[in-house]
Amino acid sequence: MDTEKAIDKAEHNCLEHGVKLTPKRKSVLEILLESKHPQSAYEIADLYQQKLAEKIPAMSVYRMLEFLIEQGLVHKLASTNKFLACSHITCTHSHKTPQFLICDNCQTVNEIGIDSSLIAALEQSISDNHFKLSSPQLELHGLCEACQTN
Amino acid sequence: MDTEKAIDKAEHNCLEHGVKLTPKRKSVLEILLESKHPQSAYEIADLYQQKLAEKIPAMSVYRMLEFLIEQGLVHKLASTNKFLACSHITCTHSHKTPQFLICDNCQTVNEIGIDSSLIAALEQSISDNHFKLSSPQLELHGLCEACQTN
DNA sequence: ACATTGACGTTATATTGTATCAATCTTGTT
DNA sequence: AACAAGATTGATACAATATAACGTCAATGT
Ligand SMILES: [Zn+2]
Ligand SMILES: [Zn+2]
Ligand SMILES: [Zn+2]
Ligand SMILES: [Zn+2]
Repeated sequence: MDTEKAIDKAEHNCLEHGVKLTPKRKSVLEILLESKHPQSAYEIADLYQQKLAEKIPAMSVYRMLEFLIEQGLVHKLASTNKFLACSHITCTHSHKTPQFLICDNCQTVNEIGIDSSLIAALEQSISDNHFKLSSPQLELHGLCEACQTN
Repeated sequence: MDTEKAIDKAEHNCLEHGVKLTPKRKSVLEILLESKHPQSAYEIADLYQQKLAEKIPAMSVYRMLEFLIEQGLVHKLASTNKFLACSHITCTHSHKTPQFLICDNCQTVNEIGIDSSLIAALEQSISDNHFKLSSPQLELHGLCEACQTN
């Protein structure tokens, strides 16, 4: 993933939506874009301090994450309480409901687009239960290709 | 759900597996069986104290929950950090991978069995990504039937 | 009887997240 | 420039969730 390109896209996106990608927000996004794995809010605060030689309160990190999540630039993994940059920032296609394959061995996450017909079937099955889905973010745990062979 | 029946089944199940459903573990399970909503570990500790007029350390609650989860009697909702009794303790059929419909308004949870062909398709789509699923517990958030009408 | 194991208590600590109020920076308007 | 209004961030405190480390006791099997 090209960090610079993603940042450009993010800035453009924020401009369109009339919100501001401040320097600190941008730094937090950069940190996540450059991270191989999802990071906790406090880990992000540490990385921020390492990268910018400037302390940042955890509270602020949470607020910036909240902003980035609202803009669809970052996702939160509820099952691990960690955050990661959206893999599709630079894509042109509209962002579907995200599905994550989380490797429990090496922590890498693959944000995939599950077949939309499959999601539709899933939603159908759910509406058969008279339930109204808000946003079906799926977090699936297992082993990635590399970790299966070991 | 018939609590007594579920407890009987749980005891039988533990006997079969050569593990012990101690009185405290049983009480924790009872508390969850009688709860309308998922409960956090600390909430369970409070309920335990109310019900049995005896304090119990949160640490112990976590250990008992761990045991009950291992035995498939209790599930943990990763997205809310709460615990609930399995809805299928009294069922004879084998327990499939659990899928939860979580109402974000009233907190009730419906543990459904999603169509197995759908799960198979999901697993296929995932293995196409060279990923090996461990246990695809799905937690889906939205509104239950009652809360949709309000 | 003895060693081993499991269950539970106790205490401390780590991790994750929120509430509140103050300070500062932008922005638009006068 | 001066000001008001709002957004952003800092600072502090605290709540909620979870784990680590170590001790006690009872059950179990030899
Ligand atoms: Zn995404
Ligand atoms: Zn892996
Ligand atoms: Zn279940
Ligand atoms: Zn509801």
